[in-house]
Amino acid sequence: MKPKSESKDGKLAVREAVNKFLERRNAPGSQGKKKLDDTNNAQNCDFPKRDKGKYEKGKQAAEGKLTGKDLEERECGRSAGCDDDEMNDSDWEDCPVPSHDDTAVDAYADETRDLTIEFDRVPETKRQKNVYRATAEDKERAELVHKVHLLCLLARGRIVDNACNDLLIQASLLSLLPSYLSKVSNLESVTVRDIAPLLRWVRGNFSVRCTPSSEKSFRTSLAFAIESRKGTAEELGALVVALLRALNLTARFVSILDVASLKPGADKDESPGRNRAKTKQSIFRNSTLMVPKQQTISSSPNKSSSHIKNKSICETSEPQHDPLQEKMVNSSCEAGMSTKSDGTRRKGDVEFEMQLAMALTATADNQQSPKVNEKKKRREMTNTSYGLSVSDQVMSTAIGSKKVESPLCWAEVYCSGENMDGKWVHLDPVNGMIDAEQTVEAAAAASKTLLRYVVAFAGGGAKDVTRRYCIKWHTISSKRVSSLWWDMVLAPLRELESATVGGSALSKHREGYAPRNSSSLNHVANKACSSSSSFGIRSALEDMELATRALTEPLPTNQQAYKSHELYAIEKWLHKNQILHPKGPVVGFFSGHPVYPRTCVQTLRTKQRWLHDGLQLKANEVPVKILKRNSKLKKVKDSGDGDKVIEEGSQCMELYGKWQMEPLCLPHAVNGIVPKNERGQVDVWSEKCLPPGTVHIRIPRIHSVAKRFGIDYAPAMVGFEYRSGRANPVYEGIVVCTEFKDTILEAYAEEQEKREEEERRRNEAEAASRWYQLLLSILTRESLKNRYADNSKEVETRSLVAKTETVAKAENVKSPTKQGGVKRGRESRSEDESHEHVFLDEQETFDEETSVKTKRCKCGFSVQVEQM
DNA sequence: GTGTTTCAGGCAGCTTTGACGGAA
DNA sequence: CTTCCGTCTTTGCTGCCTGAAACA
Repeated sequence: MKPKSESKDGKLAVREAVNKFLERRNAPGSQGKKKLDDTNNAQNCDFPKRDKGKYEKGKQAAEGKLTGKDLEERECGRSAGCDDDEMNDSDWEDCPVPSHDDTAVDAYADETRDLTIEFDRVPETKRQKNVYRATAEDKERAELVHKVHLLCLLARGRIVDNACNDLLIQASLLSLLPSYLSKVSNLESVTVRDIAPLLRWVRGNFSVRCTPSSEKSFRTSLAFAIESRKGTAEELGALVVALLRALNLTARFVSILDVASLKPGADKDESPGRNRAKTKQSIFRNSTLMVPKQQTISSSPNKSSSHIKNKSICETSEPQHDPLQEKMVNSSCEAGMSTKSDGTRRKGDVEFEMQLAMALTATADNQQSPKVNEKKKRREMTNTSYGLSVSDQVMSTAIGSKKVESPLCWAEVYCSGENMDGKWVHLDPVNGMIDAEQTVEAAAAASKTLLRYVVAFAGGGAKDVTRRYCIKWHTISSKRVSSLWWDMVLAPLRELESATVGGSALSKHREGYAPRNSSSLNHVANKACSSSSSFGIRSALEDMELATRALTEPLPTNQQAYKSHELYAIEKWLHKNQILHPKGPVVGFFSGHPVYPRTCVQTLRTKQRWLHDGLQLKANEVPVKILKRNSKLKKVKDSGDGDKVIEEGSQCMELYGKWQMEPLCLPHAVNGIVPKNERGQVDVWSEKCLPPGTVHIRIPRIHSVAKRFGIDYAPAMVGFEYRSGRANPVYEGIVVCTEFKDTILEAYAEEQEKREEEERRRNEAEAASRWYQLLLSILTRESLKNRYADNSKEVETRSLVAKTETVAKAENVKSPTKQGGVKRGRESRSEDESHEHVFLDEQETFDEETSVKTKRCKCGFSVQVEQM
């Protein structure tokens, strides 16, 4: 908004004051919108259009608090005069403003600053929430943060995965593992039943710690976790992966990448941490905290008990040297009972005792005879139920009781004995779940964690396996980053992942790394690296499985989901420019609406718009849809032209589908003549839009070259720019016949060279001229100084200097005298930048005896400058 | 109490082919 | 005289998003 005239400073001040007032009034959290309506004083004020709208609303809410500050501004508005009703947005009009206005206002404001006037009712506008609307910039920023966060989490996953390949970690785990459990590595085809005992063992021997060990490498943390038999969920997940890999099984570390929201402001409500806390509060308000926040999950609904470990309690003491004792102590701490002596036994206490028993049993297992182990093994095998939690009563207490909390990481192991070709099996050590991938989504949903990205890490690579765990894909698809970018990021990682072999890292390191007392390690290393070729097939099979899941998503159970569903659509939610073609097959019904595959939805465009894609309308095709266009602009224009165009004809948009189009067939360039459109130009939306035999040269001012050579050309219109309330075509370069391309480019290069040469010559001439003028003025000054050096004639000298300046000005040389007297060249140089460039290539010599500095420039001129 | 649907309001973004005057 | 270049001025419709209310 620009004022018509800004002749009076006072007017500007008033305008600023009023605008400030409005800004403050409309600012979020301000006390409603107070009416600035002293119509008696209303004169002429201008409000921005939107402010005006808000202002109108504010009128209805005249109640509220007026502070002294407001009064100050109100007074300001009064003195300026404000017309609150019929203000013309575009017009500024003059109004008298006293010169003392500002000071008067300030003085008055000082007096009233602390004055508060209270109204009875709360302003209505206060009740209206400030609707946050993200700007394009906000969205862009949020997307960047989202992407960076994703990359960081990917990197983290790779670190964890790398640590799982660590030889020492694997060997340490193997050394702890009872021998009967390590036999799984000898099995030809592994099934879920074979894996379950391993999980039970892990759960029996390791417990969850709340706080991650800070400032350590993940490998060190993992080693520490083995030592202390206690780790974070992430560490436990990694330990399981390491153990499985040590047993020559193919395993991956899987993690939910719980990234910052893709949409700005969404994290306010979506903050995972906050939500989790909130969920916990609401769901487990009465529970005893037993398992730390981030690691707890309901592994199996029928077994959930509500014991939550207090975070402060679960902070553990230093690990003990005696493993058994250590286990006991740690277990005691886990259950929060180590210091309890009140004698009351709570449910958690019972669990603790069970946990302790389990821990002792697990340790004892290592020393038991093979016969006993065999018995035990068999018992465990039979206890394990397929697809359910492996936890029996004892095991459920080892890590902790379960409740609904988001799972964040787990393991996947490839079971070659499952299905026909084998399958990846979900393995959650924290909750003791195996092959229960279908429960992950529900658990995540219960704790309001979005399953946006579930990524499996192996061999330094990563693979998106979200499809396996997320059944309601439509709920997360809009919350994921563009698949183009995501696929691009994952492409190299996927290759690494699919090429990897579970124990390859081990075999890679085996030769150069042989730790002492590590028979377990050698055992593992010998079995590592069975076949790598099977992994390509395995990966392909998994891809197929995931793709199948993507195509067989169940129909959503709410209408809104069909709006932007990737697979299904209902006619009701189609956009204006969309149509079902072909209209079928119907894949189901929702609330009486037939559901069609999304592939049937075709986007329609105008003929012109299809041209952008290098497509043209086939012959005899009629528009599939005709949309009415209420273009005021067009109406005015049409009526202005005098002819009364039939409204329908001129204001309808004829839309066509892609199936009605064929590749653009433009006339071929003949005899060096470029085929042009009705405007004498070529619309270059893309390379496809170029007539055959022509080429687009995107160089500024190239047309002058073509013209000089008499070569036929057409301006290349590359798009539109919206300025001055209308679309303006944007031209970039020209379109010429291919045969002239080289000629034109050569000529352009020559011309460019000439232009540069000309420019250089002009600069030199300019420099010489300025040097000449400078020297002339210096000489004049020197001669004047010699002649009128006498102080008594100072006045006369001044007048002469003034005359010299006049002459210098007339010669386009700025006066070097600003502080009276004649200045030396050095000073004039620093003061007058217009002269500076002539010294650029100078050589400077200094005579110490005479204190005279001589400057010589390339043009051959030299100047003597006395030192001050 | 929770989830879904509908509706209204507001904003972002797409729309898409001069006229004129001064300088070179 | 012609050509080039910069400036003028700042739309209006549509779809998407959001919150609120009604409803199941």
